[in-house]
Amino acid sequence: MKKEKLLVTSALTYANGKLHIGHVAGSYLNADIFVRYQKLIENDVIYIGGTDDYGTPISLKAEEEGVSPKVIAERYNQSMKKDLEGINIQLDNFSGTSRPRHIEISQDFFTNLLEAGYVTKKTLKQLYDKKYKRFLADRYIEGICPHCKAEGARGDQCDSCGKLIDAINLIEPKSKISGKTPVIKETTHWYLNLPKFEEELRTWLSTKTYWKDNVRNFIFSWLNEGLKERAITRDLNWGVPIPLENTKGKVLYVWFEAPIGYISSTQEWAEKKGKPDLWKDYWLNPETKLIHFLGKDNIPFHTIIWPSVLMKQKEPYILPYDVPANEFLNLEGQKMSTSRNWTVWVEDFLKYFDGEYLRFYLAANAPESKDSDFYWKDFQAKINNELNNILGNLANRTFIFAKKYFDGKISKPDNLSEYSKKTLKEADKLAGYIGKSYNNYQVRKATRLLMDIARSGNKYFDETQPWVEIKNNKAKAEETLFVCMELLRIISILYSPIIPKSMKKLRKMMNLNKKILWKNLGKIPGKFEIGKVSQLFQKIEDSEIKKQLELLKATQKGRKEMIKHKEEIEYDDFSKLEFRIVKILEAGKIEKSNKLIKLKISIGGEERTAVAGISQSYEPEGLIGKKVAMLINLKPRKVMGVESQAMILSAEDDGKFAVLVPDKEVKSGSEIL
RNA sequence: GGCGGCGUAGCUCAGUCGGUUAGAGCAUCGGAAUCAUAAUCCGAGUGUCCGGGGUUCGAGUCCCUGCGCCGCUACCA
Repeated sequence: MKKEKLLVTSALTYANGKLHIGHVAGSYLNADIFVRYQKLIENDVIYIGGTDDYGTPISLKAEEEGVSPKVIAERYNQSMKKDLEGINIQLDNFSGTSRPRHIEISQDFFTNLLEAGYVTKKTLKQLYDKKYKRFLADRYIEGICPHCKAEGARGDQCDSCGKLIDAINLIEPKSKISGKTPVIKETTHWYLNLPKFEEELRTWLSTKTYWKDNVRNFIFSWLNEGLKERAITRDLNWGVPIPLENTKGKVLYVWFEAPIGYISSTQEWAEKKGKPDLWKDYWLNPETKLIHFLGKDNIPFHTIIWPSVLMKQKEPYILPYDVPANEFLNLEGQKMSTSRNWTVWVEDFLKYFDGEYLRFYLAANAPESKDSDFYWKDFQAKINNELNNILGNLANRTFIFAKKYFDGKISKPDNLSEYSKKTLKEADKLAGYIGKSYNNYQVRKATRLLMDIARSGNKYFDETQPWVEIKNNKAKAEETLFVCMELLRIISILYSPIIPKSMKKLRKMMNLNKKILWKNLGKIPGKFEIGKVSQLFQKIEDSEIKKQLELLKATQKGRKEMIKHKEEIEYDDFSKLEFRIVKILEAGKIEKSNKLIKLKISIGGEERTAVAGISQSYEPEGLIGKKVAMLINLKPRKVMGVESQAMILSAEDDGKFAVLVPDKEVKSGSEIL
């Protein structure tokens, strides 16, 4: 069979934190398993990754710590590299986008697109915050709508009349960061002309019928909404500077430049190997299959924008062959969140458990076609019931028996019984399915099928009863052991992409020293000789799981939230606000809205209508009759067609609302001072 | 509300092109066995395949519709 050439990548990870199980489940483990399988079948494959060093969160963190962003990026780059090694994810190269090589090639990419006429320069007027010395993104600006004169219009759109606004046309604009009036400054940005790519993209994408459904759905909904020009530069200090004269402070936008990191990381790899041009053998070779592993949030960038960028380079870069995207991994039934510390850091996991266990569990439970969950109890069950009881015990009972009665030496019998033949044949059939599963990114399935082989071994052992045969027909007992060892030998090959370290250990016990290759599956040895044996896996105690759950809860309670305070105000500012206790007379959902409730309230004798965005925490009926706190002299505003003449006061906690009610009975209309 | 996804056993899920009596693991109950990490093996199941309608000789699967849940998005004055 002809060797294939493959270039596999895992999505670049933001270098603003440590590696967690979401990264592993999303794009590292599945890529690593795929790559290891490709190596088993002797394809030429390299596996490339790295960190995305330019995210805004990184500059913010650097500011907080008073260091340069480069320090942060390099710190987490190293930390991730170490954690990946800790769970045996074997990348051929792990680079970072703030390294010089990457900067250079990103600039080339930009220049090529510009010269080919796919990048448009536009000068526009933007609002600039003098205090913070930066241009303001639309959502950081507020002002009066030039169309309907409503206050509180955002920089991009007026919520009152729904019209789109250019931020510089706002009347009396205010910066939301400093509260000051920004100045108008001219700035220049470069836009990628995506509409110009649309036809070419459609033609190319229409050949990708073999892509996963979730990926195709995503792309076509994007295409059908219509592609728009997108700015590929920003006014920032931390990023890849654009390679033009007099453009200080302009950098490439991360989504443009980050995927180029795959190329710069490959170059870095080639250089380390001492063959600086070797990268071209992959990136510029039409025979190479380029496969990007990533999470679903990254689909549009890798299937629309990135191919567009690649198409118009001077060198004939290959385009992605496949983009197997995973869905998300949740933790204990809740969405993971690094800011809430609701995740499991790989570094912490490795303090308590073997990395192989994480690989096994995440493989068995991978979010391939829909979101899946990491449950600690389920983790324990899978490790104990499957890895230990089924597989570990099969190896252990076979080895101990062989040691005890045969001094560890088991020869192949001259004739195998029908049952033995059938058992081996079944395993061989499963091996074929497993190979296919690996090749189709179906890690869950591969894991399940593998367990089936181990199960069949236990069944075979039980039914052939070697502990009985050893007394009256020693050869029969030896046959059983031979077949079980052969199953273990096959398993040691088949399982090596998922739990490589354990399978290596297994092979060592069996004195199997040949290189692990798929083609050796069918080569049944004439005899087995067991070396020193020990248990393959250890069980996880209830107490260990309890501890993990407690740790998880503790990080929730112990977490200190940094509250960012607003600007100090004068008493006069406060005294302008009129808060009163009002009684809710009627409440009902607003049609077509998800969060809004329409309220009829009485302030003393006066009745008004108000809109409140709290329907995720309150049923309208439950509000009727309540006396609540409201701000009543805010300028009325139409929301979803209803005029709101007061604003309810409520405390927000993680998306849930609690309305404020007085501690004692007071009459409606009472002023709050 | 718009777009997308999901709904199958107590739990986690598989179910190919529409094809017999809807499957696996875990958990539960009963049994066998004693080589083994009390591990293993056999057996027993339980199902309104979310509801309703349609297409079809035949629907978990395709179409329409209703409900529920999740993600993105708009609406939190």
